[in-house]
Amino acid sequence: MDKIEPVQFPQELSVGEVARRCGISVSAIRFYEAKGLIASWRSHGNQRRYPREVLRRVSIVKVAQRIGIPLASIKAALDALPKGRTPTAQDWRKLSARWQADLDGRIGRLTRLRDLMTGCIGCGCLSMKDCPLRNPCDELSGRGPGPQLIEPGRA
Amino acid sequence: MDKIEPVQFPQELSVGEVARRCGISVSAIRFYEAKGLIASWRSHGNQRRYPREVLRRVSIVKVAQRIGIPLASIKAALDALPKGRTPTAQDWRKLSARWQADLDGRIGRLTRLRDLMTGCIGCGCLSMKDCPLRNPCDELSGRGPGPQLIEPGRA
DNA sequence: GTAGCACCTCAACCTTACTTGAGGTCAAGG
DNA sequence: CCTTGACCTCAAGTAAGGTTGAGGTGCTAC
Repeated sequence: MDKIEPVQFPQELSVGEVARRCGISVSAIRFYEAKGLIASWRSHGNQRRYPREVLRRVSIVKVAQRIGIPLASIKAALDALPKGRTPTAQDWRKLSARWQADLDGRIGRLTRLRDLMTGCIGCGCLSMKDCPLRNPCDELSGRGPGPQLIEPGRA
Repeated sequence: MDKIEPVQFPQELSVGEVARRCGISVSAIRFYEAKGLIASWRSHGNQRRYPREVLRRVSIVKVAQRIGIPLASIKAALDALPKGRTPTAQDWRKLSARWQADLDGRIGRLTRLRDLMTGCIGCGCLSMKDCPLRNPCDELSGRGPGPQLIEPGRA
């Protein structure tokens, strides 16, 4: 088991390898594990060992995050899979369909907002009673306290 | 509760009035003031008094927030106005045009993501080397411990 | 003259998604 | 033997955008 240690496809990965191959930090990996998004067993020396499937799992997490799904919801979705298994291509189709609806919602809300703004550039009003921009009844307004999802947006 | 307001248009507003009329909490108003987004003077009894223009200003803040602009950037944009004045309709046109670009960018990113997902539902892959979803290079995420080149095999 | 309300300050707390640091273990290499 | 590097744990810190609470003031009303 020493000489034949497969360079290309090790069966189990250390936390550092997962981090490098997923492009995220070691602390983030440990954080995900603490949150129950991924799981590992331990090596003889008490080090984390991950199955190769963790790479797919982390990928799914990252994609969902880009969509704007909070980690807790991602965990819930993953947990809802049969036997808590690592998603197969099939599962991924279901998950992605579900999250795509979320994404569509977000895009829709932002698009409506853009349209409102386009209409409002002409009027420049923000008038109390006239301006639809002012009236957040359009929905969207925050879900409770705490930070809203902030994308890499700067100005 | 139905205290008879001094005529229709009080020239100055208390913090509670601003909160009620903007549909946000008193603590949020104070928070915005602490952050320098709005300003007030004090009444004889040390209570905050706001000019009527604060309503427009808060509206602008809320719209910008819906777009996804962080408060610090909103403050910067407002501060950049001549004399730090409360935005006129003219100013608002400029601000909104600027923020609309942000909004467009955000919508564009999400839309690209959606398209990628649509393509990926068919493939169900998330495959290491094939899947564009996995490679966040699409996004301008060069920040932090960003994504690194993923190579199958030894890196 | 005291209740009640709106207001005041300041500090601490909340959530999300992590990062950072202190202090310790383990295996390999010179 | 000693260092180096990767790993470990647990606590605390960070950022944004506020909220909550304690303790106190001021005005109006009954």
